[in-house]
Amino acid sequence: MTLKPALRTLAQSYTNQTLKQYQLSYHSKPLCHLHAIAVSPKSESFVSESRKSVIAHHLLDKTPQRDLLEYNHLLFEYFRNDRNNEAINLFVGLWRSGLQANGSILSSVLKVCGCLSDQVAGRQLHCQCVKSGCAEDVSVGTSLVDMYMKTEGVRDGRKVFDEMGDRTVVSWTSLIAGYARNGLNDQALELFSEMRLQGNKPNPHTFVTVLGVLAAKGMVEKGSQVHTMVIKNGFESITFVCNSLINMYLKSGIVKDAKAVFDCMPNRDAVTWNSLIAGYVINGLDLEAFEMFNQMGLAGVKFTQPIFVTVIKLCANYKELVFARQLQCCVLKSGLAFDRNIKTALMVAYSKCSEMDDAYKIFSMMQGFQSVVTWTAMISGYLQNGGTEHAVKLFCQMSREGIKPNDFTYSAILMARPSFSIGQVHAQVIKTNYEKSPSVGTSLIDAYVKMQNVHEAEKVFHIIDEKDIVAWSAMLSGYAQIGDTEGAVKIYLQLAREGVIPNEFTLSSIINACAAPTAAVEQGKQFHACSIKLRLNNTLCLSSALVTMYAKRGNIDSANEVFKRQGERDLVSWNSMISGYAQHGNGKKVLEVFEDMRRQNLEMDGITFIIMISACTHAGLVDEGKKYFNIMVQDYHIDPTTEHYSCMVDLYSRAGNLEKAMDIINGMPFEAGANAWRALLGACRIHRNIELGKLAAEKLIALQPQDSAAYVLLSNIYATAGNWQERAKVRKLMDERNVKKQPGYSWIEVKNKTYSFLAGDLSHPMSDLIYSKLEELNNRLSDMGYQPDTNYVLHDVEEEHKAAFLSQHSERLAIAFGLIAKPPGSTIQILKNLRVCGDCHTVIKLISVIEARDIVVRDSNRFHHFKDGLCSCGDYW
DNA sequence: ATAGGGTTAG
Repeated sequence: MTLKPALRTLAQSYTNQTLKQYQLSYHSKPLCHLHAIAVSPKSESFVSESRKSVIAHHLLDKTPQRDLLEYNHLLFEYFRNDRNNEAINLFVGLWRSGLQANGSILSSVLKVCGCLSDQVAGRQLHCQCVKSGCAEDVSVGTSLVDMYMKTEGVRDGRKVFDEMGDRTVVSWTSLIAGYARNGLNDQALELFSEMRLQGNKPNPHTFVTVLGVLAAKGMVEKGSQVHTMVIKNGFESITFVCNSLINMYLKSGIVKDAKAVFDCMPNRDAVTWNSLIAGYVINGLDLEAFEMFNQMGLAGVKFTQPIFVTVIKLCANYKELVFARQLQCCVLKSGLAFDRNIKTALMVAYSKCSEMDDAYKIFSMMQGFQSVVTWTAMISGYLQNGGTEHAVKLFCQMSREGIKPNDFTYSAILMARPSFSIGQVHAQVIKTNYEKSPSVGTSLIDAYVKMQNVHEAEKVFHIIDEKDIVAWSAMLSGYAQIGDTEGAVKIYLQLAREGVIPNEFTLSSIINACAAPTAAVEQGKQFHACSIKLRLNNTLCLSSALVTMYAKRGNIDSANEVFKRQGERDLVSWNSMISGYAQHGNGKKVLEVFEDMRRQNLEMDGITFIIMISACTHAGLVDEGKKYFNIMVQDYHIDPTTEHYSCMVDLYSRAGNLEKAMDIINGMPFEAGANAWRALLGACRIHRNIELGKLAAEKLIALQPQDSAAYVLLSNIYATAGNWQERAKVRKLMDERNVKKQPGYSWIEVKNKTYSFLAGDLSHPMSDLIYSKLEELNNRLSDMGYQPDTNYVLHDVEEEHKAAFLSQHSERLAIAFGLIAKPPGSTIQILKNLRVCGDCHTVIKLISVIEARDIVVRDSNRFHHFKDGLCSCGDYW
């Protein structure tokens, strides 16, 4: 029964008064129309739902005796329009009236029970069917199968099916569909074969069901076979069959075939377009999806709810604010303005575009109809836009209104640190039984890692029930962040053993872990190989991670190889490459890459300029550094942050222009942070400015009382000036505050084994040889006229001893060992956790001449390539 | 319809 526009007028003008008139002539046409209104789908909202139910009740209660046919008709209409509860009520009415339900009625009610997942009612009906003898009826049998399959009664459904004397295609299809909806895809496919073996011809619905199974399993080959069958059976022009074909091809990644089906269709409906658009999105063809949406509009097809949801989500991903607003207008015109899913999607889109007022407007208009989903959407919207306070307020308000947070809410709210303590949220998570949820667990892992508490993160990780790839990746990234290569590799091996397939995020984390100074170079290469095998090496995030890994592990050429091979690059790729060259002190290449970016009009960000300015700092190019700061502000309209000002302080400080550095500190629009003072302090030590050094140290110590660097630098300043009294005071302060100086370590890798050295270390089995090698070197150094620069010794001892202290710095021990253990002529690679001291820097330059060796030292800041008595850092570091 | 993991700097 379709509703004609004229009927709308009737419905709108309908009053109880008019109903009374119609009641008099029950069999007259208008009353049939009222039936139609009462059972009409909810989307046809020109009559309100409450009014429809008034009409329905009226019809039920006040109309004279009805016969089975009428009941049957009304029941079917209710069922068809998803009005299951009304259908049940009607059936109860029938039962009360003493009429004996026939097969068709029982069949309809069984279908309703299936939809309501009410097996208990279904079983009672089953008994009634048996008693009344209807169970023999094919349509009743089929409905019984359907009911059991929809109410978790797979076995019972199968039993009914097996015992059916007569079966139709519909019976077969119901069973196949039942298996499919219970995730038993293999059984569904088996049954499909069996059905055909027994000579049953599938109908269009059978094909739809089977294609759905094949789509879920991504079985394209079988899928195209079924496509052939569809054609043989002459169903290739049926719209809903084609829709399933399109869906199957797109879910299996065969975009071309899906488009071919689409192009050949004589009639397309909204589902067709939706399948294509949503399928394009699944396959990452976002722009094509936008284009098809456009064409759908041109084709004059009415947009439906799922289409809007899909396209609005696309807008969210692309921050397409203008388009999102246009879509909101379309939604209004389409009469879908009350749809909660669309509204939520719009809220998210506005949040992603940082239009929080618009998002909140939609949210507040939903008052009374909000659910945990809409609350969570709003809360995470604020969190992603830095509105932590709003988010926290909403979270509390939500609890006050009696809406319980779910796993989505908890994983979102864990970003609201430190407004919520992790401990509190963690406790709530445990109480509400969400601790096993992968998404909540992953957020907890991340939160603990960011607090440097990897131990707690590990505990959370072990509790997660079914660890998905995101959870594994989060744990890996935790180890990467603390530089624990071994821990990361262990986790990677574990996930590989469990058959989990890594994605680009997983691999970029493990590669990042291999960029740690202590990792063996070979390890990173192995994971590079893994990523090639998985064909992920060209993904954006992974190739950036590779560039960084190779650069940090000393292999700038491999880093450049990866960079050159990239088919697609983003800002991060370029930044990674520039920063690699900057760390290696290759100023020429830094400029080259930067100019490349500029010529191509590529986007640059604050990080690009931090790299550029600090590259200038290390090359002693003060004017150039200043130039880049100006380019950033004037040409690229990037607001300088505290970090940029700190870089400028560093630029002037290292060049010895301490006054200018102080000018920057005094002139910047923020309070100077720890980095600025630390830069100034370091320069004060080199340029021996005690007064300014004292000031910088005091500021730095006030900002970071537990950071040993400030104390050590200050004590170095006093030591350089020979002021041992003041120096002792600093040491005492460190003891009082329990601040520990970070010991200096150096590492060298020989034959895939890493050896570590402390200053004055005697633990190496070859110590004797190492120290005699050092002595030999020292003799040759004095022959060359080298004088130790004892300013770098921190103890109050005789000059002679000071020299001894210097010659036993950890990097020298490592180099001596390298000279002994590595074949002549090979490059010696050293890692150091602290900065190289000035004296060692001089000595290593000389050693590179004496021993005719290339020596590469990676200290806490950068690379030093020593060759022929020179260093790549140009003595700025 | 809502959520969690990754790559760049000092």
